[in-house]
Amino acid sequence: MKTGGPARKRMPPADDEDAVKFCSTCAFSSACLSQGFDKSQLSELHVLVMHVGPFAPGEHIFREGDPFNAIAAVRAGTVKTYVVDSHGREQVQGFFLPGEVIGLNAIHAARYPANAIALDTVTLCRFSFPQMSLLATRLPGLQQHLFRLLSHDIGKASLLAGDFTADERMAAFLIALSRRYAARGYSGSHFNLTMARTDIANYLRLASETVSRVLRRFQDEGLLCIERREVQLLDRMRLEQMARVVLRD
Amino acid sequence: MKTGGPARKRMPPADDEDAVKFCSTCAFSSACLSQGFDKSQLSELHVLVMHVGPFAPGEHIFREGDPFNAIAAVRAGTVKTYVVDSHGREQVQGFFLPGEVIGLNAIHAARYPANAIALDTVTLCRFSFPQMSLLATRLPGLQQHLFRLLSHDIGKASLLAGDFTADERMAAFLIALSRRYAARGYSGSHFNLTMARTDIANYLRLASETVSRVLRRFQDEGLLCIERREVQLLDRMRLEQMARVVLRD
DNA sequence: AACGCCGCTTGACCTAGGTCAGAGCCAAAC
DNA sequence: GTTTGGCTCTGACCTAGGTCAAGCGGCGTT
Repeated sequence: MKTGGPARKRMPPADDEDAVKFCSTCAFSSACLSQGFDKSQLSELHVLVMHVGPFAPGEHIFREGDPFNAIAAVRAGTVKTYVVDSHGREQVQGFFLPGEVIGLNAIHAARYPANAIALDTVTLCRFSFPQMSLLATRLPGLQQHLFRLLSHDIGKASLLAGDFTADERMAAFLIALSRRYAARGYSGSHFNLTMARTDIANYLRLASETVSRVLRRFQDEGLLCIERREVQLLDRMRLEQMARVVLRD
Repeated sequence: MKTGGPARKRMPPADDEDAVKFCSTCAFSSACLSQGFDKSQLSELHVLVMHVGPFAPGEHIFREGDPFNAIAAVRAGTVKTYVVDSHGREQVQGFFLPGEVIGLNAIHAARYPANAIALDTVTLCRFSFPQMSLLATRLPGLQQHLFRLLSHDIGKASLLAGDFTADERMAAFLIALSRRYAARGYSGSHFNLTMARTDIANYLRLASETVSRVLRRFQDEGLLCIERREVQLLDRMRLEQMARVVLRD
């Protein structure tokens, strides 16, 4: 465990006008929009949003055990969540890209059950959860959206669960990442890994040496091209094929 | 994959009076009660409940891909949920004891993402989800309860996720089972496994042979006494100790 | 430019647990 | 009772991936 990283810097709180404008690009709201929210409903949502960050790489966003009061949508950057087991080893629980929501698993115990750390420069939209659920009683669409969001994450967790081979896990990881980037309008075939090999290893429950070896072999077999953290998927079909067992689709 | 099992038999639908009385023991309602619901609110909840079953052992409750419209609380018996991977191997996702809620991960896609099967004679309380979430807009306590329930299940899924040894997994499984039985008023130290060894193996991502061997060794070491499916935990302390890494407490 | 650090790679070896095969054993059916 | 059939157990072997140890290289620092 490294100590805290660079000191936390926050942007000056934007005034409400700004918040609404600024946030109109934020994924959570846009998801709500696409759920058929009208403008006035959306602005109700916006008054309880707060922009936080930027967080510098290595800076913690919250820590295990912190009291929970807000969920957050990633606006920019990548967030890693992890816990440290009793042997001092890091178990990575997930990576969150722009548009994805952190903290949903904290509602239950009213405490964050894991640490969240910025992998690069991260900015967030923070939603007060008490206010949000209050608002959800008046906006059934919002309630619905929250239920779906939560339900979705239950299934997502079992991606890691099965007993899959290293190849299957790695392929699934890359394909999932690719799809998530593509869904946000980035290239799905050529992107940068924002996380270290060891992070990937801890996430996939492999040794970092295995991650290296598998990536090497994938490259030798012409499935992809990887240099440092820059990946290019060359044979998407075969990767999808390998990932199918894990992703179930 | 076996074919359907014995034909599905249902109890004649109970009239509303009955339902309220009958269901007052059901875990979901009692959880709501303990959330500070008053009698009249509870009865609102009860009108949208439907008792189903009994399901005979081996009978399916729902199947992967079935359209989702209701969550269900187990009243009696044990339910196993599982999927079948492309190699035809069964991946057990969970076991649900009386008082536990099935189907929460189906909200997202509006379809059940797994099969659910009765391991012994099972009865359920079925809650129409659309009606329930509608009601939740008027009863903030219910909404809160649902959020918590969903949030809880997100974390639960990662019990399997870590890279743990067979011993740790097995110990964690037994301790978790013990706690869940104890929480329902049954003995936490002496209970019956309602599932086969192969089910446990598929759940813990081990081979059934490994499950056998580990249980054998646990018995030899005086940790427990197991005969057929009857377990008695003898050295709870050491089991808890082994399980700690997995259960994180 | 030289240094040092950290993340990454590669090779050699080892072990936890999977796989295969066969045998016991309880329970329901005949 | 005998049979049948599904679980369960046990032993012998094997392999995927972890561990250990040692180089390598890019990058920021001085």
